[in-house]
Amino acid sequence: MQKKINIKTLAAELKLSVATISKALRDSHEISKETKERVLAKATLLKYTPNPYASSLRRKKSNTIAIILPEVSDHFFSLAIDGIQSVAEKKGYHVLIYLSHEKYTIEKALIDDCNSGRIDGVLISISRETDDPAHFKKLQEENIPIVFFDRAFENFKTAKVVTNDYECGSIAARHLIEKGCTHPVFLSISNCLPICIKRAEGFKATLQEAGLMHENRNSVIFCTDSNPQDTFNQIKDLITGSDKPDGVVTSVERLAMQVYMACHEYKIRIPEDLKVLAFSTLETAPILNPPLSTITQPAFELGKTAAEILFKGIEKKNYNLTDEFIVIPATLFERASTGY
Amino acid sequence: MQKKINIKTLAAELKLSVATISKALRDSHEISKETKERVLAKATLLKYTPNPYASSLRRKKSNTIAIILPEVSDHFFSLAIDGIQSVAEKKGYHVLIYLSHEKYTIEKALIDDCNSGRIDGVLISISRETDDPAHFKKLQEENIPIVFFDRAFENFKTAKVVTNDYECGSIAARHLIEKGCTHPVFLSISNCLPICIKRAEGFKATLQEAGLMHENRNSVIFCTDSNPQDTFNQIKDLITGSDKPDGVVTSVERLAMQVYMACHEYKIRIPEDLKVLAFSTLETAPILNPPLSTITQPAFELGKTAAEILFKGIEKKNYNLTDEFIVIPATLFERASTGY
DNA sequence: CTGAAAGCGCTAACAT
DNA sequence: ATGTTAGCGCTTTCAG
Repeated sequence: MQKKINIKTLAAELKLSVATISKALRDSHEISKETKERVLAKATLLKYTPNPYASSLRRKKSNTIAIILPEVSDHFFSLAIDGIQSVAEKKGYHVLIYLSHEKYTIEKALIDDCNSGRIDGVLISISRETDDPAHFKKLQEENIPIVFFDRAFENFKTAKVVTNDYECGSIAARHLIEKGCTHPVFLSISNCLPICIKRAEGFKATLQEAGLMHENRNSVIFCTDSNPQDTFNQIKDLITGSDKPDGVVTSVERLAMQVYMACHEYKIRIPEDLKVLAFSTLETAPILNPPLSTITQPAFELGKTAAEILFKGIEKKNYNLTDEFIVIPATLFERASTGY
Repeated sequence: MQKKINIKTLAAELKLSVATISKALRDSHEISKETKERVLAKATLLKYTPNPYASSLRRKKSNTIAIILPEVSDHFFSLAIDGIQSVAEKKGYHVLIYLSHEKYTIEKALIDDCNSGRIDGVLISISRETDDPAHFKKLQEENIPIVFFDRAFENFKTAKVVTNDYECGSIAARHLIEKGCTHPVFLSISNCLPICIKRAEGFKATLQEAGLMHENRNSVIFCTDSNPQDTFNQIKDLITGSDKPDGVVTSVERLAMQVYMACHEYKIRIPEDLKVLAFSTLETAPILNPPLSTITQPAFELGKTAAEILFKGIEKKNYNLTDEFIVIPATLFERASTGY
């Protein structure tokens, strides 16, 4: 390996001091135009690349942010990554990606690791198990800005970019009721995840108003198994059971696919026997059999906005992230699965 | 901000030298068991977190790898990320993610940036525009291991983890022919991307054998517009044109969706009027209207394997990545879109 | 406008 | 088994 060229080499070559080189490269006002040009020319000539870690060590700033996601295969999160990247890229920041796999313990370990100075800020959608903000607190105490997007932790003060979950739950219920459902249910993936709780609450409230809350029937079903097969069986039992619903709203994309699979397998007709509505950003929704009605979140936008706010928190010192609470509404797309 | 505690603080507290602390933390054999325990205890007590950049600077090793992807919204890439993460996580490595957006210039800039010492290795699926390996060469000259997965650059010597593309192209053609197609076409997204070229070649060769290559008809169509609407129009013109095919194979997921959309819009029946087969890892394939036949790549596996090889290259010095050329076969799933 | 020097936090020779 | 010391490459006072 040939010797890596660094500031010192540049200095020697140009007969200048390292300080001058450093300043010139950072375009400091205290360096003359000519020297700057000389330095830059030599730097490109020698293909000089600054060592980011030396710089980070000295400046206590890494130009790196972390994204922590429950998973990456839900299309929502892919789009969010895209949105985040689009702004990180513009700011010249690097993006580390971590997956919690919906596990609180993993999420906690990841967040704790963010305390090392490796990153300047964190964007996170919390796991469905997370019911304790202690790890977030620790981060904040180290002055590392943190922004929640979509899945925010309720009782923790920091910037949040979310959708109108309660309202969407209500919209979902109203839509199904309008389409003739008398016993719709909401399929939740967690009993502590705010997005699920709020959507479920909006859903229930609207059912209540419509007089469709029944004594001995649950209108919210928890699909919390981590094994997909178990969840599939649960869904199968639900839609073929004696007290089967005539409509379902799935809180996440994955559940919608499982409902479709189960319906196909057990010859349950959508929308005739069962109306299906999903919180989902699935691009294939319009070409499913039948086309799937969705409540679609602006995932890219959510990620982008969250990132923009995070950078405000990183760049302006003493900027108060607590003030930011952004709601970007989702949109209902009516398709055949709820009967047009 | 309270003073960040570091090795020096620990040393002072324990009345030991910084060297001893450092060695103890790295579990060196030259430190006694008791001191190690004392150090570890104090470290957890004071919530000491080592500064990764100081360590990286000194050791010239970042414990970080980069993934460079053309995009993140194709399900294939999400799954690949998942596979890569699963091994990075186990190895205690961090993963930086970058998107080339299918642009050669962006990819080049990203790769050049990897020369800074920020990362220990690169996993990449190349953009559809990439037809020059100069940037890869530069990386390799700096001794940064690079592993291609799925989309590899043909004439560049390094480890590659790919699928049996030529064969799959052939399988695709044979499948359509068996199902009665006499004029199937292959929809490519690039005229230089090896996966496209090989799949197209396998496709054409099999058509040739079957005597289905026609003089003045193209069996390979290039959909290289970056604007989705343009691509959509191109597809629409193709399948409604005078010389319309009776079967299509799409080289990527996105094109399959557009074909479906176009068919729905123009009342072209799948599979009666047009048989559709897609290279795709779409989870919704079985529930599309009609269920989509796919050639499905083991995306997670591909990512995982590529990462494992990369770590061999990173960990064992002088390990020759050139030797690794792994082919993981894809699988044909016959569904209704090609007529069962 | 330029330079000398200290030091970010950690590691690895090289002592002891 | 523990300690001393010299950097890794860069930035930032502070002096000139």
